[in-house]
Amino acid sequence: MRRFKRSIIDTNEPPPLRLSKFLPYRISVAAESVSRAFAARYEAEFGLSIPEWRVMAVLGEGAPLSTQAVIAATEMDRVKVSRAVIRLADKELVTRAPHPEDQRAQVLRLAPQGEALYRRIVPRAHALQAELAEALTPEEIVLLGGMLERLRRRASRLLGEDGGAG
Amino acid sequence: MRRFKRSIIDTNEPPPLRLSKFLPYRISVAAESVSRAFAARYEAEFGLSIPEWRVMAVLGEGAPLSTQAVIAATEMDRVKVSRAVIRLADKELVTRAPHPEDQRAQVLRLAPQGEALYRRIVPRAHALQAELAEALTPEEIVLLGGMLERLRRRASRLLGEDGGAG
DNA sequence: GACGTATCATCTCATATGAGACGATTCAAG
DNA sequence: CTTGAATCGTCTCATATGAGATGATACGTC
Repeated sequence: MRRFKRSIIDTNEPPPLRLSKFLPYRISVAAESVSRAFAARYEAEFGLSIPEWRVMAVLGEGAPLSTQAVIAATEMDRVKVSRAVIRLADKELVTRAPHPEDQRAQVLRLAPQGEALYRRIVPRAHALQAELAEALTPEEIVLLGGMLERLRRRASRLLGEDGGAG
Repeated sequence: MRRFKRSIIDTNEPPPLRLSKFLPYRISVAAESVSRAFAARYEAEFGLSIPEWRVMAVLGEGAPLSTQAVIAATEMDRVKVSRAVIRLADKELVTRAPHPEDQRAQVLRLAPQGEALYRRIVPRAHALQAELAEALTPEEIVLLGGMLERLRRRASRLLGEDGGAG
């Protein structure tokens, strides 16, 4: 039997894995807590789900957007966006118009009521974010933003590498 | 009319809100990307969902645990844990025994097949985490862990403050 | 001991999610 | 123009989720 350099690797025991220290777990738990808190506020104060709020947010930035642009800007899939837009249209917060250059597509924009609600939400959203951000220093916030973006890209690459083409 | 230092605040327009810069949004998007990537791997390579993997992970740390201990250790709700345990028991990866001091409760531990699978998963999980962590420096990883924990606590407080008692 | 309340894991049910199907429309190639 | 593949937003359907109900058990008070 060949002899290798003695090391912990030689034993049958795997190196320990503490779930509580595991990065994907920690990100998921933190994100879920934050989403829960914000979802509860948006629902209680404005009657909006998070997907609905995201659509409002990107349309509130000013320019009318195609559904595809909203999908890209909110990082949500087309079904989620479709359903959020349907609900927002039912509430008369968003209008859907035919796209002038493509009859399959739509142009979305905030309806007057939507603009009014948007103006009410924005300061509240800023305040809530500020409350959350009290957990961090301003430098940490900047650093966190960069890290999250890098993690997102790396994770997308990881996903794409294996069974990507289902 | 009193005159304030001229600033954008004086106008009727709310301060702009860019969704893409919004902290809760960025955390959510990053976490979703990471979860998706890891869920795909666990499913493809081991046939486990993330809730199932989490239960395996905490039981694999060694000691048998009550269901309540698993709920606490995995930060999942009791329904999610219950279902994950049922599936793991069906696959004969986990055993359920009556709790010696409380007939309502159970003691969970890895079955022999579960231990074998656990030993296969651990190095893979470490490798996947390492691949993800390549997006960050070692110092950033430590800092990120602390920030996520502080955000989680702050978010829990935010949630508890309003409609907490539903 | 008997009773009422609390907690255990599970079940029920209403909602959320997303992969794939779908009809409508666009575009590329002849 | 005609044809066929691609893309639009929505619908369908199977699965995931979690609040509340449920039956079993435990505990505190009498």
